Amino acid sequence: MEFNEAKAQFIQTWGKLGSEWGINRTMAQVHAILLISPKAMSAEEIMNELSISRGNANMNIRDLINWNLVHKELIPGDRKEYFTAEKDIWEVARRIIKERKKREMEPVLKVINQLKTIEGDQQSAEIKEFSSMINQLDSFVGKMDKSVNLLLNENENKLFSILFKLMS
Amino acid sequence: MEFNEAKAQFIQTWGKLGSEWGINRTMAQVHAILLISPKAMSAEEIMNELSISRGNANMNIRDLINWNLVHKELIPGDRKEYFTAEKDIWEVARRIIKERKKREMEPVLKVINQLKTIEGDQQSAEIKEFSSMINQLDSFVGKMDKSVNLLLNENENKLFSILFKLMS
DNA sequence: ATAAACTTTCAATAATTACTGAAAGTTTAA
DNA sequence: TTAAACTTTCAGTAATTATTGAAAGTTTAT
Repeated sequence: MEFNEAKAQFIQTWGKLGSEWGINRTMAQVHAILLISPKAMSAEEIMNELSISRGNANMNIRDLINWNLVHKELIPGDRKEYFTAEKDIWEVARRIIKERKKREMEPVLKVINQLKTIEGDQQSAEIKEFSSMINQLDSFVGKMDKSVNLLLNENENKLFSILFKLMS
Repeated sequence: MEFNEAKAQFIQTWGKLGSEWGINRTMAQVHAILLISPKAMSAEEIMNELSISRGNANMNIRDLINWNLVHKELIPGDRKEYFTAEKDIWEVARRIIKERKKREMEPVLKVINQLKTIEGDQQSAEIKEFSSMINQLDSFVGKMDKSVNLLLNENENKLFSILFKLMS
């Protein structure tokens, strides 16, 4: 396969994967081109590469920076801003997990905790079923939370080394 | 908190979480009410509970069945179809992971494999960077794939037991 | 100060995704 | 068979989400 075709397909695939996971397709595509770019890129270059507007490029780059996947790079003597992506794929995964945990898991944990005590006839089938599900979720999300903390903790690579041993 | 308020909040939260992960909000809400329902529910009951149309209820129930999270239950002497959700939350998680792996991970693996060999000057910075990223991804996705297989394999609960030991 | 070079914002618009409801399809009972 | 009871489909519409592009904002050099 030719390089340009491969590149287009990579950007396409990364964008599709992103959108399947609730991430703006264009943001994922911007991430893709930065992941494979050997040098920092300007907003201009990104716009041209993906045929998107300046505003769109700007917002998606900002989002990627907020996700801590991309950072600004200033080239001395140049007024433009350049951008580069974190290239270590395990680090990329770690940062995405960290961000999603913060944005999504923590709010859910809070709600589940609120829902653990409800008023009413504790013998009614509805309340029994509800409480049982909430308790299961509480335990499940709590365990997930601990696993993810382990995974995210820089000093703690026990989990990884154990996983790797498991994986032949 | 009163039961009805708690229930509404649970449905709301589950729906929001779903939509953040690229799953139709209504499908997640239908799932939520089935998760906490002590008895199988008809399409009629689901429509009323969520104030959605018959068509919408039907399609989202069908999707949940395709995800293997819900199944039909026939009550003898009744022509209506009733639906129940899998109630074991670890089993729910396992089925979601299995389905997403099949739908999303496998196609990505296929593309990555295609992109491993590209034509052109292998010394150019662009091609070197591209190949390096593809190789990283290949290794990463491969390991993920193995981990997920381990997790999904009914007979193989080694991973879980090890994780649990790690999680105090 | 001024203006050139650049970035950010956001109202208007486009594109995508989800929903409705009525018609068509199917199953069951008599 | 017929028709009642139910389920499915899908064209039209609504709601949501993403994008554009021009104006406003900012920074830097002189």
